[in-house]
Amino acid sequence: MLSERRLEVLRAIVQDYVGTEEPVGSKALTERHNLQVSPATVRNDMAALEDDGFIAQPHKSAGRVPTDKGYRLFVDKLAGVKPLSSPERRAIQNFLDGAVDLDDVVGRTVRLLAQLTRQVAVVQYPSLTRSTVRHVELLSLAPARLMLVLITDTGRVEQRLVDCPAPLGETTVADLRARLNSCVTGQRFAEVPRLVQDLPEAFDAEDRGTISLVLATLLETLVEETEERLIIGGTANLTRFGHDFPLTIRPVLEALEEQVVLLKLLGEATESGMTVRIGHENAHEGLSSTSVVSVGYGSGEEAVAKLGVVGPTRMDYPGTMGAVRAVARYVGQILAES
Amino acid sequence: MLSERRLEVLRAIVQDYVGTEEPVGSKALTERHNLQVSPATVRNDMAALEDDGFIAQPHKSAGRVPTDKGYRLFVDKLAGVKPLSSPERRAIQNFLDGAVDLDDVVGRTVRLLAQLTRQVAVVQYPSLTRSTVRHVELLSLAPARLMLVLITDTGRVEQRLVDCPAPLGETTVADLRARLNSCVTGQRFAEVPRLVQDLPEAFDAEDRGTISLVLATLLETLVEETEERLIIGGTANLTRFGHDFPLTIRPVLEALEEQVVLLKLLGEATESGMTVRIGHENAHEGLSSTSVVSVGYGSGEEAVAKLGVVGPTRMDYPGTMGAVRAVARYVGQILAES
DNA sequence: CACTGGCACTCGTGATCCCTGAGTGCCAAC
DNA sequence: GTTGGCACTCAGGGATCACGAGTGCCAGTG
Repeated sequence: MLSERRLEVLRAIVQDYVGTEEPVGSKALTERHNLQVSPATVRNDMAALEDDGFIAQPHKSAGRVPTDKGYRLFVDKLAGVKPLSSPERRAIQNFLDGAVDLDDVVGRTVRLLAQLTRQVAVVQYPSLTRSTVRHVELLSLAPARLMLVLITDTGRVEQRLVDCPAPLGETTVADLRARLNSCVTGQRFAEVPRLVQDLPEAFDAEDRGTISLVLATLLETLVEETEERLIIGGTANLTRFGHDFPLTIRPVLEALEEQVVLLKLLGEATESGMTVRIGHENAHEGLSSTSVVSVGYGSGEEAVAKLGVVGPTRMDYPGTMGAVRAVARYVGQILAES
Repeated sequence: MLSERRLEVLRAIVQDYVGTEEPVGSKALTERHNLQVSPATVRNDMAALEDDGFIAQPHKSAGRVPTDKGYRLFVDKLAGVKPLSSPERRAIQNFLDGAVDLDDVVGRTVRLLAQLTRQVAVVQYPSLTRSTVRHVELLSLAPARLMLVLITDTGRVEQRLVDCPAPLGETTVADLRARLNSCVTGQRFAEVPRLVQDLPEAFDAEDRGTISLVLATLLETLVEETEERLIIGGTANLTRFGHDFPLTIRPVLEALEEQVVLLKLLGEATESGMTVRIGHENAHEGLSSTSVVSVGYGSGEEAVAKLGVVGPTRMDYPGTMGAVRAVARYVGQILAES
């Protein structure tokens, strides 16, 4: 078991390294943090921490650097989440309040997050999985051509054209529209398949084929739109990485272009609360020297999507976590209001 | 006036430099291209080219490098557009044919372009300015609440909610829908304001206020959607730039994040034909060491939007131009079909 | 007059060497 | 368990040097 002071030493190492970007030695530690012991003692502690794999030295005869495992311990046990200052909070709110529609909210969020953390920000569009149906509209564009419009509680609108095998009468369309709305409005997407299952039976046999097609299209829309979109921003912040650019930055940029990778990254985050994935904990190897801080956000109780930032493992975890959490909260508020 | 051979020398310098990324000297030139003259002669030509500002030497006692002005001359007078090989063409077509909707077309295009040119690709969504109206739909969600749906010939769908000051009867809505469609279907967006101007007069005085509101919303939608969106891809290719990373790459990444800058960049491109902006010809200073190759694309005769790539001034212009042109053509075809 | 070969000069690049200093590990003493 | 002392290790930063690609100029040739 690690003694109290050793943990303190680890914390000091992480803080210094994050600040200076340079390996930190025993002497500097005792000076900058007022540990009440001599450098020699700290050296002993460091040797122990190194044995346990929390820190490492890049070269023999250099200072120590935290390992992924060290950061892990730091995040789990040693660091809290640093709340934002109230001017910062106000700035966030003002900035987000200016948004005019969903696209704008997401766009502003990603810029805000990138600016606040000075890292790469990733924001997932509110997913439809947990959303509810606000309204379904059905209308005839031509005798055998229907348009299906789906409006969600997050303000998203999706539409599909349906080419019918046989034309439906206006009254049938109106009837279907009414029945559809009465059974799915306000319901979760996940519930919809079950709810509409028996609908065709209420209609004449001749229309059932067409109606089934309409319903199939609706379900398809729900599924397709569950494929989540996301946007990223602040890639210019990657240039603040290290000095050994090309090799560090390239795989990260490549990973960021793969939406699939990013979605998986955010998807791995636990349901509630903030998730921090450090270095090699990220499945994707291009991101093995980066950390991902992510959290769910949503308009109500439950998260409808995730957002987060990607940065070097050597990042200011408390500050980053604070910013991510705060932004997620405000976005949730905005979504709830609109 | 530059003699024939001097132009030939400039062409050789550009080609070699693009290939090797290293300043090119007189001896290497005579060897690799079979100019039928001695190095000394080439040196004289180079001195002349340098006097005229087409090439420069990074340091005294180093080879020559083309200047922006040199690339300009190369592009204008010395280089053609290199057509793609037919396997490449087939690959493009196959890849784009797989697209399922507009978002997918644009997404695939940007990936394709990035991969083909190994540079950063920028694709603008088809703008509505030159688009035509395919259909307008109007429907009552609630007594005093209408939904307006606009479908464009590029496959984009936009919708707006309209909260009416006074409810409209169903027949009035149907009538308005019919009149609207008969006067705007197939028309250019730009024409719409003029065409709908007199519509309210056909209705009862009591409904005119509401109808004007509906029309105003329609016009607003047209205007708003004229604000063009775009997406970029292939930023990882920036890492192939130079060896002096941070300073080169950072301003470019920053510029790429500013949609406004990019839109202006593409917007500057001339109406028809391909535009190449080299180095300092780009207004934005972050892009002063990059070149932008852009071209319009569209479903019909006229361009509805632009696409292009951003890369180092030291790029393979003929190849890049060929790829950009080819992709634009195929995207145009796809849009026309759908 | 255009081209060529020769030649002296420039200067960036990379290799080698050395020194300095921060940092370590170990040990004996408190 | 903590501390001071000490020998050892190396990465990084100059300084020096030789190399060689490349240039400009000039005198000679067709």
